[in-house]
Amino acid sequence: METPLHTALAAELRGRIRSGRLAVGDPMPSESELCREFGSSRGPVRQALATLRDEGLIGGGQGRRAVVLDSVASQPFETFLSFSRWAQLIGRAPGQRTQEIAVRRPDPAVAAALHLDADTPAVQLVRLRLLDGVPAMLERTTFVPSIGRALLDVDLDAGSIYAYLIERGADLHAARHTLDAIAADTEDARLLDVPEGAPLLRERRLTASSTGVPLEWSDDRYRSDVATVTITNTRSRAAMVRSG
Amino acid sequence: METPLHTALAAELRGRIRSGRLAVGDPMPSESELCREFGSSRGPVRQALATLRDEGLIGGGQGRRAVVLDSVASQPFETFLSFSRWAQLIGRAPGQRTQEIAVRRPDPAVAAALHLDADTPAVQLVRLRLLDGVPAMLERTTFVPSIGRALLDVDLDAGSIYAYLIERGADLHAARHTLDAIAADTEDARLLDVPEGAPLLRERRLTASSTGVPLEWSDDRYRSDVATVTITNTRSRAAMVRSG
DNA sequence: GCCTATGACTTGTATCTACAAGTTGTTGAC
DNA sequence: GTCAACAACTTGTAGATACAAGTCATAGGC
Repeated sequence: METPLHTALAAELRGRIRSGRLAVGDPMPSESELCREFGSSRGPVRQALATLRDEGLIGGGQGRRAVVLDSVASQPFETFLSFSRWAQLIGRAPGQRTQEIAVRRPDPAVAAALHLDADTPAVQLVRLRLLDGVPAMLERTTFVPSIGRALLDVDLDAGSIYAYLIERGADLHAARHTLDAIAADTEDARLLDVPEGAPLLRERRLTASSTGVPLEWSDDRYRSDVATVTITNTRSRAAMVRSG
Repeated sequence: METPLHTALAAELRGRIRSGRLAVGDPMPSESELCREFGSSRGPVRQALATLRDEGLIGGGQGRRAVVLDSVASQPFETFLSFSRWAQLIGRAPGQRTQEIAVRRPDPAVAAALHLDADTPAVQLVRLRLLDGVPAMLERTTFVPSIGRALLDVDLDAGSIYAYLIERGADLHAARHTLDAIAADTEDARLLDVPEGAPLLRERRLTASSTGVPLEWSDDRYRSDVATVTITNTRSRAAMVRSG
């Protein structure tokens, strides 16, 4: 089986929503209609709908047809992983200057976080990210080899790495972010254009696949006069976005 | 049907993981074992496992048993509202020294956040929070009158304010946290026992009822060598906990 | 007119079966 | 000893059926 049926169905329905053939607020076709249309049993149809529900594209409840939801609601995860996407969201122009890309043995702590042997080389990337031309964040990322290899042939200043990786089928599914405050060291200060010792918001991030395999470790340092992190949560749900 | 079988199974397995009966790295029982144990068919078992996978508690892949992942994730809502509850969670002894409790007109920005008139008095509380006797966080909280009144008669150094408020029926339902980094001012430095200008992690929090009415505004400043904030998120869910 | 009851339709849950696809340990040839 | 093939597992996918539970429009009673 090349691509599973439920995956194909989800892709088809996702396309109808994104293309606008199914507009926001429209009810989805009923499960039995979809079964007839695709000549499938109910299982794959329900699995596809569950996927879309998980992505936040549709809602609904028992006895009621699923409806197409406002698709920006499904953005939080992406906006937290992708600086470019986030900048678009808050209406600022993203920019980036790659300082360095290298293949080398990572720091032992990073190697441990990524479940790599101490002497396995990994792809390390240092980028300065800009908002409207102003230095906003300094990003030091380490990718596991399987992901990192794809980055060596790309123009890193062209667009979103995250979008590129997803396009190539990378399964970036879960992330753990640890936030604290540190003083800018000499290199931070020079690149971010702040005095040495200025307080920076540090985000250390470990991103993993849906099977729990670590894929990426990053140490991102924000000029806190330019960027903050906001988390909204209720008793049942939580979401976070960066803000300018 | 009272509670669906797959929901009950997910709860049971979640409990085994949280309690440590299934430790991090352990393989889950196979689907057929779970079927036998619970006298269920494979459907509900797979549905429960999918739920846990979605929550980031387990990983795995085809042909391979699911394994318990490293997850300090998704603790209850209270843990990031209540300093005391959080300290308990990470096995540290919480402490507190109330610096000031006052009824006064709040700062215009705070009044606006709480939807109060500029001349409505609110209850303001400044507390230094300790972990194992070490200053960890400085908390400047403003409560709306309806909540704040209850605090004037209480021994604030005795226990958790939140436990007390919840017990009295306060409907603390949703919160928005904004995180950034600032330099310690003179008062911060004195109370937290750090040099003036030291980087602090600042959390500004607005807590609201389930109907969206603002109840509390707080400016909490953490010594980042003592406390950090961790957010775990998957495509569908996110949770935030403090960590030591 | 207003309300309730009913029935048709929807999604949710659960069972059983069957096979595909991936992993792992073991056996056997070399 | 090493390696390949196999067998015995595992999970992933897909089909069929049945019933429970929720929604909604409509017919009928008041």
